[in-house]
Amino acid sequence: MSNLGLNRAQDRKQKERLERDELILNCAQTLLQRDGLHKLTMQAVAAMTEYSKGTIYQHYHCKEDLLGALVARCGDKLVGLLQKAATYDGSVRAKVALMSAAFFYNGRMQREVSSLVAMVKSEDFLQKVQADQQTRLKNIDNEIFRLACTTFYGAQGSKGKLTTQEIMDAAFGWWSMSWGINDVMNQNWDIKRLGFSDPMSFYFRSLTIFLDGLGLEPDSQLTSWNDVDAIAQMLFSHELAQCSDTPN
Amino acid sequence: MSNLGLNRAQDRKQKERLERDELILNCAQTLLQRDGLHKLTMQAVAAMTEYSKGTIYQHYHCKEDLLGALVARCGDKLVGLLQKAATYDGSVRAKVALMSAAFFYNGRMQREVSSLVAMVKSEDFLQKVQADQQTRLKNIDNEIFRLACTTFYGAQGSKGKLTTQEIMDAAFGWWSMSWGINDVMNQNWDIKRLGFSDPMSFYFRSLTIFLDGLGLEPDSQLTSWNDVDAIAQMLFSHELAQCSDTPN
DNA sequence: CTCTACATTTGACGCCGCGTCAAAAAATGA
DNA sequence: TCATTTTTTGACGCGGCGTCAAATGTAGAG
Repeated sequence: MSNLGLNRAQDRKQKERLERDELILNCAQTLLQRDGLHKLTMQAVAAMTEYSKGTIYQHYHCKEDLLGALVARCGDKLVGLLQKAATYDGSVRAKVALMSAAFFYNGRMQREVSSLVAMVKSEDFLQKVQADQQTRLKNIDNEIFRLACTTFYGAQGSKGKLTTQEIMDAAFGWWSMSWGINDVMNQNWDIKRLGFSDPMSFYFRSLTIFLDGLGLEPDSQLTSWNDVDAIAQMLFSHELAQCSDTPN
Repeated sequence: MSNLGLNRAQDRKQKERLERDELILNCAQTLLQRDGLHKLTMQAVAAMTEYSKGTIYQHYHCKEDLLGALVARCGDKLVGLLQKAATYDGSVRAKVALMSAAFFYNGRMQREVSSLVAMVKSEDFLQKVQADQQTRLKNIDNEIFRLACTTFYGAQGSKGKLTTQEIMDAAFGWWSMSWGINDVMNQNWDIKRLGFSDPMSFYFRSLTIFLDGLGLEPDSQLTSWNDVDAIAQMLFSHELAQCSDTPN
């Protein structure tokens, strides 16, 4: 009885702790996106959460740890979107296009966090974050690559089903391509001056070129980015709604 | 006469200033690569150059400015390699493969600097660097894209020469792909666990898939990464020699 | 060679942000 | 109600960034 009460109390504490983890991350992300990295101080996060600095440090051992958690959460969200896309009921081309859209939308919803990924993954930075965060970050890559392989598995190329080698090549190529496009699109690359009035279409067409190279059968339903975008906005409507960020 | 002497003195000063610009960047890069970003302090840079902090600040107005210059220089080096690759006397496939190799080698030679690119390009960061550095950084993107377009211009696709639209799509796709591969390969992505014992080959094959998609005629001389690598090491031997970094 | 005027370099200092920890406050339980 | 344990707090120490008055160096004129 008293034991049960103890457990219940501990459960509640546990839950409160997890909720506060989230609260801190939310505040940090808001500050990051609103004022930029250099204004993101532990003090500011503490003020916004209405806790004191000491309490923040009970959750994240240092600033790097906090940023690592932010990036990890962003990665988890990406994986969530990718999973939705990968299980979409349609052609391989459709799935892959939607997965690319997942990259794009995730990067767009969390521009500032995305731009920290490379920094967080540097060896120097990584050794300051908690060990469990490190494995979390690594699992994200694993999961993305696994999803890509799964998606290409069983796909019909020009000479029958893709071989294991081809599947991995395709997954690797798609992965790096999506990542790069993410950078090019969402970071401060000066793409507008380069004549990309409609960069998403470039996005779609380069992907098409790649999938053509694999010999994937065409999908007559999806002939432009608009087609993909329409589906993506339906599929990701829940996640997109959560983000009040105004696109420019 | 005295006017001439004055000019000569000023020229000398100018030259010394530029030399010191370089010295500072070299020291900063050495510290960055050896000890990581968090150990890269202005004081440490000053100590290494054997000047005082104040003098460093005469060259770079703040730490961001210094890092911006580092990234810009890294970008310039990349453009240099890309230009060499773009003027290589061979098929379009060969040129493109070598240009991709340029990305790869540049990233590899300057891993730590490369991992700062996204951060430096963030709006928040960018507004702290000198205006002329900003335009320098933007011109790098312009130049890379221009080189890519030039390389694809006149290439023979499956249905005759590539159209202007196809050229730009190809350039965009290649660009984002190379950038992404650069990230995937050179940053701390956990690729080794994913079964890429030989990641460069994946690199080459995904590029091949993309170029196949464009319908480019094959190059019988270049059938594996080894072929590309051999040429790249010749072509970039000068730049590669300058970098004493031991590959792992 | 000396003196003056101008240019350059220096490093002590102020400020701010990170991370700590002893003390205060709150929760628990008897 | 009070003792014990847990949690929160924010003042403080430290170190890095960037400044600026003073020191040092340089160049030309007399």
